[in-house]
Amino acid sequence: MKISEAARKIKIPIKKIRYYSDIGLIRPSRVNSGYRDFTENDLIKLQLIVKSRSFGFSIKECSTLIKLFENKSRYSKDVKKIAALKITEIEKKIKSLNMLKKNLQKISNQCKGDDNPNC
Amino acid sequence: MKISEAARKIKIPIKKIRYYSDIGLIRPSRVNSGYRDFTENDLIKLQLIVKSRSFGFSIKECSTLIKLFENKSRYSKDVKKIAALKITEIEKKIKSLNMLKKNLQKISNQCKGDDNPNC
DNA sequence: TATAAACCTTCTACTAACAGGAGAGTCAAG
DNA sequence: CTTGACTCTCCTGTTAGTAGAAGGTTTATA
Repeated sequence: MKISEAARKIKIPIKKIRYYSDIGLIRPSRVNSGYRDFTENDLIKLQLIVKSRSFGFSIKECSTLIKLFENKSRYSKDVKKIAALKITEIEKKIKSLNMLKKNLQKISNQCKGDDNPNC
Repeated sequence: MKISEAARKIKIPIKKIRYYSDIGLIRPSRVNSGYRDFTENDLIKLQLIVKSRSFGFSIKECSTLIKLFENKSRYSKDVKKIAALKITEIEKKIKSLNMLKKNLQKISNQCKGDDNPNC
């Protein structure tokens, strides 16, 4: 399929796909005209990249993950280790966000919400 | 205090502090020599920036948050409005982070954590 | 079959949020 | 007064893209 169909299916901008293609993260084949030709496998890889990026993995880490995916030599314990690390990171973020929220609510409650400047 | 002390206290690189200073997010005063001179209040602001950034807020959003914490907004109702907006934003972030966490845990649970490649 | 719309290509240039290093000025100790 | 650590600004580099231009390709339709 062409790039626009791939983009529509994965729900990311075409430019992003071209970028991933440019840096060699994915390597879709080309038809005679030079147009990229995406297979289902390419879509799976794209999906993997998009998800990994949303988890906070860098492009480099995505590249590793893809290689693991391709090589089939991905070891269960490696994946688990990386996931565990990311989970603690996320937990920290959630905690801090909750604190910030509390602080904001405190400030907001101190505001009367009127036209006075003493807030 | 000088920049290196500030950096040590907040635990961020000096370069990052200079950058925030360059773009006017913080405005430490200067001594005669041109060296930046950080007050405790500057440190508090820095801390706020660092935390907000780690939550995924952009520099622009950090700027808004700082203004909020500085109570520089004129009217009580404006502050309340901005605070409410930020709170919903934060809630969204917490939600999506919780989802990420769940996904990661699901992936992790599917992994046996051994030397097998079927993860 | 012509042609226009819609699609695709590469290329350059721009962005955010920094990091690294050069070259020069400043401060504190010996 | 010199040495070394610290600071300054300025400039380039990086990451992960986004935007737009100039031009080639495909497809729908008149």
